[in-house]
Amino acid sequence: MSTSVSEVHWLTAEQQEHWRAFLVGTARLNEALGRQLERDSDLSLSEYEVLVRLSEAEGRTLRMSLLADGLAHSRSRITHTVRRLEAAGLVRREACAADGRGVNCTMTDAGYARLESAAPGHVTAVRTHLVDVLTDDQLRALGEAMSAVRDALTPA
Amino acid sequence: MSTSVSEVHWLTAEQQEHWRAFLVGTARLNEALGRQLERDSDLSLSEYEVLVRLSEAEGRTLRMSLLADGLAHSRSRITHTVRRLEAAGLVRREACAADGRGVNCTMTDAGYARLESAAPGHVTAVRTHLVDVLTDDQLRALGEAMSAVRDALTPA
DNA sequence: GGGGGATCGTTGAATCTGCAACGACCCGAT
DNA sequence: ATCGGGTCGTTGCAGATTCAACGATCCCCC
Repeated sequence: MSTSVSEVHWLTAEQQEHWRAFLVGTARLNEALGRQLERDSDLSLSEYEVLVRLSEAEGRTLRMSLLADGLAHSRSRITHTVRRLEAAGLVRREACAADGRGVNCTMTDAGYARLESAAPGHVTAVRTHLVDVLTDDQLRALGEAMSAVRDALTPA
Repeated sequence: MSTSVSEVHWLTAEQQEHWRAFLVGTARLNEALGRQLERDSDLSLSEYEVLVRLSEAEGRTLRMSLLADGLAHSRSRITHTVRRLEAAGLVRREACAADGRGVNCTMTDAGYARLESAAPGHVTAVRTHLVDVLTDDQLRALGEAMSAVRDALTPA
């Protein structure tokens, strides 16, 4: 693309190259990780992420809004994901005592067991396709760069 | 997660931190870019990406399979995306002369005009949320890391 | 104590994507 | 020639995500 209106700062060739590597790399990575989880554990990536967050929380319980914010997923997406997890018996929902609007999501024992059986394969895939492909410095640089991106996009 | 079966190489705390920054950062970034495109240009990110690749191709034409491979999208996803673009008059499909199985996808003038009007806003968003948030070194490191990930996941 | 704006989570419809199966076609081996 | 495996792109459907709207609740402020 060229421009006749010259106010726009186009990307340099290298910047564009990096940006496209990012797009294609993330697409392939998500595809590979999602496929592995689905195949070996019959879980989607979002379901897995929800289970992980719950497993680390006090009492294996988290408010819906905290799940949504922590994972950067929309509230309705969390509602749908949790509904599926609940239908599978991996999670339970109950009203929040402190806040009448709130809903607490608790991981069941079955949910914990399911996560335990899924985690090794998933972590191995993350290693194979990401961690082991990069040097320690590269992974740290990647993490720091994406932290900056994340923080710059923290909802007002 | 802890482990009783000790064969699994779990991630260190820092590795996990980097990995989660990556997950959340990409989620927020894709969400912000997609929302901007949808709002200002009524295009999805995939539609935009297809138009960009076509705009750079010889005769503004590309085989469906090249679009799919270049963007790391599934073939059926490309079929669906191109069908929508064609319905909007931004793209035209015709049989490939050299290969009876193939389909050539050509960007129309309307498609090029649409891309021209969408590109400034999109590039500005990429700058705002990614490029301007990072130092040149960070962006290069990000690009190189994701290139390695991409190459490691090149389909056999 | 009672608005009024904001937050929380859900819902149903619309949209997007993946999956499995398919027909058409290519090409090398026979 | 043709057979067979492989590639190409599409299709219908199921699954996942977004979107807009909603009721319920909270909390600040008058």
